[in-house]
Amino acid sequence: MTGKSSIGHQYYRNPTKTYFILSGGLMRFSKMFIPTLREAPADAEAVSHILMLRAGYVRQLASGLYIFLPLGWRVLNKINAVLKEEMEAIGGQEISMPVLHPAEVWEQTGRWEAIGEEMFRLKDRSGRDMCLGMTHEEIMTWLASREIRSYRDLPQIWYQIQTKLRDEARPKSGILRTREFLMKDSYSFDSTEEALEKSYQIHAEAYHRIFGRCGLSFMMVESDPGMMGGATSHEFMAPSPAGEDEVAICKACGYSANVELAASAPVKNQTHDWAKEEIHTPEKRTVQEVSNFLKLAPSYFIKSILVISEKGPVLALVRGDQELHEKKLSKIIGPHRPAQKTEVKEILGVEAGFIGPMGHKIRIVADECLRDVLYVCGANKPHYHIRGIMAERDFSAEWHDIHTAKAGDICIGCSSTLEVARVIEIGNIFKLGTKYSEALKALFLDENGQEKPIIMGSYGIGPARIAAAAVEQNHDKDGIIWPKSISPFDVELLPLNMNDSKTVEVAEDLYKKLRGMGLEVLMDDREERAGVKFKDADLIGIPTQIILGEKNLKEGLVEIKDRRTKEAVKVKVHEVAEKVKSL
RNA sequence: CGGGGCGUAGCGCAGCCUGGUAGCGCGCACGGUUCGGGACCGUGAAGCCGGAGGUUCAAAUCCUCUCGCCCCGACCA
Repeated sequence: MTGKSSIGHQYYRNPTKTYFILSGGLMRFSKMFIPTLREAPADAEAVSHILMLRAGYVRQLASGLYIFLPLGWRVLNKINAVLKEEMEAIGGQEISMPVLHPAEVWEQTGRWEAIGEEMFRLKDRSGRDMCLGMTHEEIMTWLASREIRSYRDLPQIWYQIQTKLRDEARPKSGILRTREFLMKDSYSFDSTEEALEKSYQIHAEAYHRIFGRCGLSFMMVESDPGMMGGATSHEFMAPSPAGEDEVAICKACGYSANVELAASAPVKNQTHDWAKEEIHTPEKRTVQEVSNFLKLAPSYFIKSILVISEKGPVLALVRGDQELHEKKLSKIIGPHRPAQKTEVKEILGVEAGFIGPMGHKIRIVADECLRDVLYVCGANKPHYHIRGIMAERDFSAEWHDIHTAKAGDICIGCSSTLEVARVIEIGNIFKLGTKYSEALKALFLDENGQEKPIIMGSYGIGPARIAAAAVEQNHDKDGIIWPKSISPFDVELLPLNMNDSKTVEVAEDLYKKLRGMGLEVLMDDREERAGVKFKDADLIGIPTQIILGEKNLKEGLVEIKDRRTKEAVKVKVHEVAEKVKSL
């Protein structure tokens, strides 16, 4: 902080050693900028958002843009320190890349075109197209293309902790989804598939250690590689109601996947020996309406949904109790949109609500589960449904998994019941393969003198999301309860009465002593009433509080209180250091 | 981008329907009394009522446009 101290010099010479700057600087509450709020700002909804605002960790500048105040920044630096340690442990080398990128590099991989409004674009003074980096595959690969020449140069793992910019369609939930955010992104460069597999594995293991050390409850799940390209990818998910994703989990066999691609089978229907017959169903259009009318569970119905793809109309069929999964369908028929009511009438000759799969000339894609037993579906004429429809006899289709996995479905691996949980995505790992290296000509010569594209992986972690997830998973009605590893301070000292000379004397003494032990101590030396100090301490959430009260001090005692359990033990003043060390 | 909601003092809100001197709680400043779970009394500072235009003798209030923020959805490399 003060440039003249040796700590300051260390910081400027070696920015990665954040530890030194963290342990220096101000630790007195009266001097620190910790603007706590008694009431939550009205536009905060997520628990982590409310608490981080109230406890003085962050402030919002504009939609999706946040300022990290001293406490918030300390937390991020704690998280970053863990990230760096674990990345270095697997051979990652930290570098720093520009946020401002020339368009050409992105044009070469096709993403300049492929990515839409989510990329911030601008021109420099000479009219050259530029963009703000939303990720760094292109630039990392560009670097590799110029510098890597031989298999002897591989493998490499390069990483950075850098600002990313994305013009999000909808920033939300405080620091969970922002337009500018810090990201640890690493990239592996290998000469063989086996080597990539190893890079991928050590990243997965490092990620487990990172999230574990940060005190999170989390899981690794299969994910959809999406437009990153490549075949394999996993996401690291922290369960929380504030999350935006859902994962399907099988507790029996361990299967877990984002619902975007999770496979599941519905609970089987009972067999009925229905004869095929038309049933009058006046004004009953939706599955729910017909189900109520016929007193038959929705799972015995076929839901027919007409969509318009680039190659014409497609009829998608799912079971009545299922939801069509747009992404799964997209993989089969490409981009598509729902048909309008008039289109349904034109193409199928019947109004929506009474559609059945029989007798149409258009492409039909059906969920696999519809192959069993008999079903009820629309009769292709107004106000009638048909009972006793059988797949392949009465209609044919392309069979695929196109439904959304839901809680209660059957695990296709082990037949147990699946659960679905809401989660925050805190990290992801992708096997990119050669998509970027081919596009940017990042080639190397192998042992045989053959020119080959470098095989890549990319791996991301959002430090702010770790912080938010930690708050979501660790709080109570009074405030945050930080995991020790990422708390802005190790201990908070609470000298309750700053007008009592004994209290101040002991507090100053303990403050020096604990700091001397290498602990980061926040001392609430404000001339505030005890109640205010207690409330703020609980809000801010430092895991250990040391309470110095006048009465206890007369007997030579102070209290050491656990923020999580609220349990306090009285300890002799001279035993405090020992006791705190053992926590 | 579609749907919904909200912009009034630093924060939380009332006032708007039915136009007529801008209010309450907390916070903040000063003085006093208090002092182990967000104290009490007194005094005080603080507002382009998001912005622009219009209607009117008169607009926080009515009308039009616009900007911003939040929530749901779509999107999410």
